[in-house]
This record gives sequence, structure tokens and C-alpha cells, in this order.
Amino acid sequence: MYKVEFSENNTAVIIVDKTELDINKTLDCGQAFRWNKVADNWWIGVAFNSLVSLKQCSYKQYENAILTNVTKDNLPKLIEYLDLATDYTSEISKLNLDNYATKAYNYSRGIHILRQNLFETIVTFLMSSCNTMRNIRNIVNKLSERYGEKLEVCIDNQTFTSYTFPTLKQLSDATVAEFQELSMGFRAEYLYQFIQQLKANSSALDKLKDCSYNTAITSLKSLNGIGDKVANCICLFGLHHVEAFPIDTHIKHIIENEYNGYLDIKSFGNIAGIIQQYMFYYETFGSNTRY
DNA sequence: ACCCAGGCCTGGA
DNA sequence: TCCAGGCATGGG
Repeated sequence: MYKVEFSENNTAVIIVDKTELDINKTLDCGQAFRWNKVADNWWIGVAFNSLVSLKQCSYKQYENAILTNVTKDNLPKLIEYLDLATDYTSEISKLNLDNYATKAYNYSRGIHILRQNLFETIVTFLMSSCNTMRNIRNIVNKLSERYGEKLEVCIDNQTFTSYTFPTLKQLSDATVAEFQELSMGFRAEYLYQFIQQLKANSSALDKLKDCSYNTAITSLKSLNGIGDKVANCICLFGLHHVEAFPIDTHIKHIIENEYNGYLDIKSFGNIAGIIQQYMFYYETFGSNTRY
């Protein structure tokens, strides 16, 4: 549950418990790659084509709040982006989680699955195969700097700059060689082909938003560079099909070591993707020495 | 010098 | 159906 107040300068303050929405975990867990941590518990990034500031701290009588630079007109977009209408605590309590999933949840609690732009999500996860989160971040930031539009915002007398994620139109004339200059490597070809397909079929993304999870997976996998894992990431992060369960190297590792090689995701109901994200975060950021 | 990273595609058994 | 090798790039 959450509520919203407005500060003296008419920006929205979201009152929400950190166990329900933790911005550090949510913005750093590997679902979005264009948020920058500018201080402790303070992030700046681009969402719904605006430069957004989110700072989680105490506020007045509240122990936990999220201070934003978002005014009333854009507030619904922010609420939607952060998926605040969903009460994750309540959804999880309906499940009967096994021991490992419980440990992962306890560690990762506060992650929300963002409702990100579909085009941006597809491009981002086309860059993800056989890559590190750091390199993905590098690539999509360079792509935005090169083809997006500059945004500036001033907060607390500090000026922050970023760039919108490029639109299809802004990428429509780019060449494979140009993409390769941004360290995409073999993924440049994937992106180029995706752009060409969209140019030929401009309603493809809208159709994708309307269809079921299974249909979306099939449709996405018909694109060069999208296999099972990337298709599931796009379904989860770009289409908000929270039943999608992407299996990457880390999740494979968990299945081998924690589930003796076989994991039945049925016990995660229709929100397996949320549990997956808890596990991914616990595995990659939890206190093991491999990272 | 090797190994790995939020994999995918192709070719061959 | 499953497996090996190749694919660019950057970091440990």
C-alpha cells in the first residue's frame, strides 16, 4: 500500500514502506540499465521520456518515503512505471514458498517489476546475450547518447544530464557499422535486423502488447537474436507478463545447486517471474564471494 | 594465459 | 532432441 503527498515545490512524495518498494534493489537488480546512483538511496534516470529523480529517505513523520521531482501531471506515469498499484507483499503471502525461495525473498524483498517501455526493453535485452550487466549498461547509455535527445534537470542546485532512449525513427537509418562502434560486437546485427523488421511492420509492437504470454514468446523468438531466455526477459520486463521465468546462467546455477537439477515453477503461481527476480538478485548480489 | 558474462545460431550426431 | 563451436567485447 502507498499514498502520495506533495511537497512545498509541488513534487510528489510517495509514502511507501521499504519492504514493499526498495528503489536501490529495484533499480539495480538487472531489469533496467539506465538508472544512475548519484548518492546513497538517490537515483536519477529516464522513464516515460522524462528525467526522473528518486530519493528514498525519511520524510516528516514517515520513516520511509520516496522524494521525486515528478509533478502532478506525470504522477500517474510514475505510479504505473513503479508498479505501485500491485501490493507485492500481499501477492507473495498467498504463495507457499520453499526454503530457497523464502531465503531469496527475504533478501530481495522490495523489488518491483518495472513497467518499462517495450521498444527499449527489446533493444536492451538484445544486447544482453553473453554479456555482463556492466557492459549492457555501457552499450545502452552510449546508444542513448548517440541517438537520443538530451535532457537536463536541476535538483538541489545540481544539474543532471541524460538522454532519452532512442525511438525507432531515431535508429531507422543507423548502420551495423555504427552500432559496432558502440561495443555491441555481434549483437549489432541483431539490433539492425530488428530495426529493419519494425520499419517494415510498424504495428508489430502494438500487436505484441495485446497477445498472450505464449503467443508473445513465439512471436519474439522469430526474431534473430531472441531465444528462450531473452524472450522471457522481454515478456517479464517489457510486457509485464509476470509468469515469465527467464533462465540465465545464474538461475541455471541455482537450479543445479539448490534444486538438484529440477525446479518446478508451478509453486510460484502466476508470478514466477517475480520470484525469479528475487532469486537472481539474491544469487548475484547476495553475500557470496563470487562477485 | 584462461575464464566468464541475464545467449543465440548453425551444423552434426 | 541434445551438443560443440563460433560469435565481439571487457574484466577478473
